[in-house]
Amino acid sequence: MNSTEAVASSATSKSAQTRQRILDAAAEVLSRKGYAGTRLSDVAQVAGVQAPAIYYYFSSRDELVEEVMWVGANRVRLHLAEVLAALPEDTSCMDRLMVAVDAHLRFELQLSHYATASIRNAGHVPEQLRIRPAAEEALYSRLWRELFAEAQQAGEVRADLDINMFRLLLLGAMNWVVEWWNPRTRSLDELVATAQAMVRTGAGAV
Amino acid sequence: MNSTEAVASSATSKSAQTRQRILDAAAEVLSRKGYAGTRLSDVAQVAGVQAPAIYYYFSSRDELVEEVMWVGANRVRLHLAEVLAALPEDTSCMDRLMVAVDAHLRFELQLSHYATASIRNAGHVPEQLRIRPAAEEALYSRLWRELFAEAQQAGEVRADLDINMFRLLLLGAMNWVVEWWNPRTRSLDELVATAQAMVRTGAGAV
DNA sequence: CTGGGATTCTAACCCATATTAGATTCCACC
DNA sequence: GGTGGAATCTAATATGGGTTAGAATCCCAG
Repeated sequence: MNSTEAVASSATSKSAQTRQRILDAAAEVLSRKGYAGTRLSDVAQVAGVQAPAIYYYFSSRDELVEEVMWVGANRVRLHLAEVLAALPEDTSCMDRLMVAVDAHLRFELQLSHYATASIRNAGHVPEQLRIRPAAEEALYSRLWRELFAEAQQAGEVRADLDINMFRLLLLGAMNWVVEWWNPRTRSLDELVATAQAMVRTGAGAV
Repeated sequence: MNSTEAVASSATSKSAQTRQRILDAAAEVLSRKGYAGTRLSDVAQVAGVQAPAIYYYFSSRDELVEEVMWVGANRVRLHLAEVLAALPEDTSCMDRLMVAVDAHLRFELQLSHYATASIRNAGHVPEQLRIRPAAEEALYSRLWRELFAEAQQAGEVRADLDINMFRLLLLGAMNWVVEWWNPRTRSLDELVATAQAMVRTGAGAV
């Protein structure tokens, strides 16, 4: 095995898998219990290791938390970018917004504890842990700003609407869902449809 | 001074004032730093006492936090109820909703650190601290449910809209504002107007 | 004044949890 | 099958911050 192969295979080596298990466990616990309620012992238990083993992969609890937050913000952004890129060229601006709402909600509620952890704890972790995740969130915001700006320029969003504030309110509505969502009692399709209605007939030109 | 007077004046006695200062300080720090970031020493400093003095009025940090959360939820509810009760009898359902949006946002952003503390930390404090505040929040939710239900019955909200989900999304949008609001760079009037637009032309019948 | 409860302080304590030390096990390769 | 580094464990340590003890101070009633 040469060094190139070593690097390539390292992604699935036992070591890398353990690191991944720990990171996944941290994301799950953080999304469920929040920053204040997350013990390293909880994370270790979910990951199936003893707490000190975490220090073989992360230099501190905060570094672990920071990485979860960054991965969460990063994945949400990449997911949305991917979904938007896959749309036909002639998709209308409003339809793009609808797809974005759909993608954001389904990703945060179904696909990623990282996203949930990132959203719930963004405002609750120490300042220094927010720097790298905040950069990702800024890029994510830019995607949404562009969607709204283009929709407004195309006349598909009312010209007199403050799209910056509307965007912040909409993302807030969708982010807050993690605080009350219960997959057993609510339909995700219904949620997506309602959120889309909030935008379409809320921001759409008559 | 008889005992009745003693009780009456106790509300403004030095002792009661100190207790109030501590509670106010806790609300302020909690709203700014969140549950995880709130040290008793921070609260004490803001209140102008030493940390152990807090224990003369509250039996533990968690009891102090719980009281802040309850007061926050309680005040928001009473404020909205009051504002709604003051409206003319013939106010339309949609106008009542607009007033409610206005009241919620202005109260949480201008009038009450308690409200902000309550909103930001509801999902981040230990389970046992949520019981009493949750009861208040349930009553608050009921106010909003009634507003939406009446508006839908009156035909001022589209019949096919899932008003429960819409309400949760709307309250989420407004609650999340505390995560990004900066009074120096944004206009509160503009915010209120945008949130109202989100409801009116979003949920309103055409 | 002054005595005594109310209030607040200083100094200590404790305890949960993050972190480190050092021993041990695992495992790929010779 | 031995050997050396990687990975993980057990046991101990460190420390921030909530909490308690007991002394000091305040302040009003008599």
